[in-house]
Amino acid sequence: MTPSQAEFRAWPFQEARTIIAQRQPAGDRPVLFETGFGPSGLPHIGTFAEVARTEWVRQAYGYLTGQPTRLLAFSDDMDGLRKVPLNVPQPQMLEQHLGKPLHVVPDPYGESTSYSAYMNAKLKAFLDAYGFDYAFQSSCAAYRAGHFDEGLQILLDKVADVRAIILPTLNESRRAVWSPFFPVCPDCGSVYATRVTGYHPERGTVDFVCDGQVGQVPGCGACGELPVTGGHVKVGWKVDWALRWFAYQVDYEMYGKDLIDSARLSGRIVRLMGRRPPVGLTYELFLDEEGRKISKSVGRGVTVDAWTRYAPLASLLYFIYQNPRRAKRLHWDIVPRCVDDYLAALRRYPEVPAAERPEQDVWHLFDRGRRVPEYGARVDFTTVNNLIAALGTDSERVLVDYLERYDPSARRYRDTITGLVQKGLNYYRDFVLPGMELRSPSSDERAMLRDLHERLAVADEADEETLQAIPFDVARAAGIQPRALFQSFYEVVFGQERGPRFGSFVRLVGKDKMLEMLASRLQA
RNA sequence: GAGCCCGUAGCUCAGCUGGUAGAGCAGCGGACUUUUAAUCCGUUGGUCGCGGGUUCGAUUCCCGCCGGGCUCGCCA
Repeated sequence: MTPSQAEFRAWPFQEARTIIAQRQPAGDRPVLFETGFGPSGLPHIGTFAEVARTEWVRQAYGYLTGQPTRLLAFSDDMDGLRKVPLNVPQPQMLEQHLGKPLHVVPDPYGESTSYSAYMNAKLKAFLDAYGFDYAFQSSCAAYRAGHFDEGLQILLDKVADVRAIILPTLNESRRAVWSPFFPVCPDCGSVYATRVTGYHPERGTVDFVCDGQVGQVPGCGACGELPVTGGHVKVGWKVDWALRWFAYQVDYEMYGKDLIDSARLSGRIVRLMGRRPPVGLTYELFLDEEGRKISKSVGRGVTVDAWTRYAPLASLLYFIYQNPRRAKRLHWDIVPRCVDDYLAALRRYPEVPAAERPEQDVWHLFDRGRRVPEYGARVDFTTVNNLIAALGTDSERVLVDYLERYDPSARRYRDTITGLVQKGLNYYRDFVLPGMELRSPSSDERAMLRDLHERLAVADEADEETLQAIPFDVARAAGIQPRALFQSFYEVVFGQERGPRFGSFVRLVGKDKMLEMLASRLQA
């Protein structure tokens, strides 16, 4: 490590240095970065953020040490469906599957083989869209493949100690019956209607009875003895976390501040099992407009789908990168500004001396600086959105042309510019256009617009000055202030108070198009 | 009760390892245009929550307090 690398202050480097200090990885196996996902509901920005941020730490770690690393995205699809989320279809159908592991609950969207498969696919689609290099691991598959067998036997051997750690944190009423093990009922498939009635460490099994109830779904009454290994039994939340840390020897995992207590307990359990917990970063949660935690099951806040529909994906990553330890409210207002900040960062990047680039946000976002897009145009997202509103046009081509006249250097970054225009248009079409009311012209206005139409029809469309003079001639002829004419014109034709310069707009869209627009409004 | 975060210009927020504060929007003034602009220039405005400490010097570090918010304490 060079001295300059030791001084990098960007947070992924700070995390990486903590790993070096606390875990002292020898490099004899890939250093493992884990991120956990609960497929009990639709992934939200926090879910994506966790993977993205973990990936950035991993990249920084690899940069500092040159050691092999691995990112494991773990999905707990053995978790049971405890309640039906408010924001997914077919609640009645799901109601019947309460208590079963998510990987056997049907997909309410009818697109995937199971509930969790659908949720997992959403997560993977996002990660793949950005080219994240990760290994996906389903919990169910891990249990069945025996990844956890060694740890499960240890937990069974030390079940009294595990209970001693967890019981004080539980409600008095649950302490007597609580077990770290959740048998999957071989008859009805429920994980939450069962309870353990006896432990047999010497045989590696537990006794169980399926006599509980989840929602309106009762247990089937089955009972018997099951091996704790091989996926017949899962372990409960905090124990499960510890089990993963143990089995995979996780070196690094971040989590939201809501899981601080859980992480502490899981840390005690993994130590009990004989290994050290990973280095962890607790990040602040993303909040909705009202400052409340964003929820998987209720669906508040700006969704990832919405962000990427109305703004570039990279701008979302840019937002996610910022200050993980700081709570951020997520509402639409911040998005355009975030895009502009992102563009500004791209613009600055080439000026930054090579040695200092790892301190730049975009260095982390784009493959350790290897794929940072070039962007040198003045055009920013605010400009684009203002222009869309001003021109009131739905045409991508017209907008791009206009922007390239406004800033000729924009031609060199046409892909980026086009992207901005497309996202801005999505927003315009979805939110501005439907609510826009074109006012019908009054009789006076009708006369002026007709006059405008007539004069324009005979004008030379190649001369912008001539075109620009027309509305003033109309105003003069009608004996009113040009300002009043323009206001009427914009309100009636564009549905807004202000608009583009008349002459240049006609030059751009063409005289015929303008005549057509006027004619159609004259009929209103 | 415990933990985390925040408290900087009217609003939304930046301020990285300490050297008397910045942006965007809003406001005000001006330019340009045949008094329409997505334009450009200029400009007003802050005891950096309060009180201590460290320091030659703190918005920036430490302690305490006040105020606001969230999370956990039901379950995984």
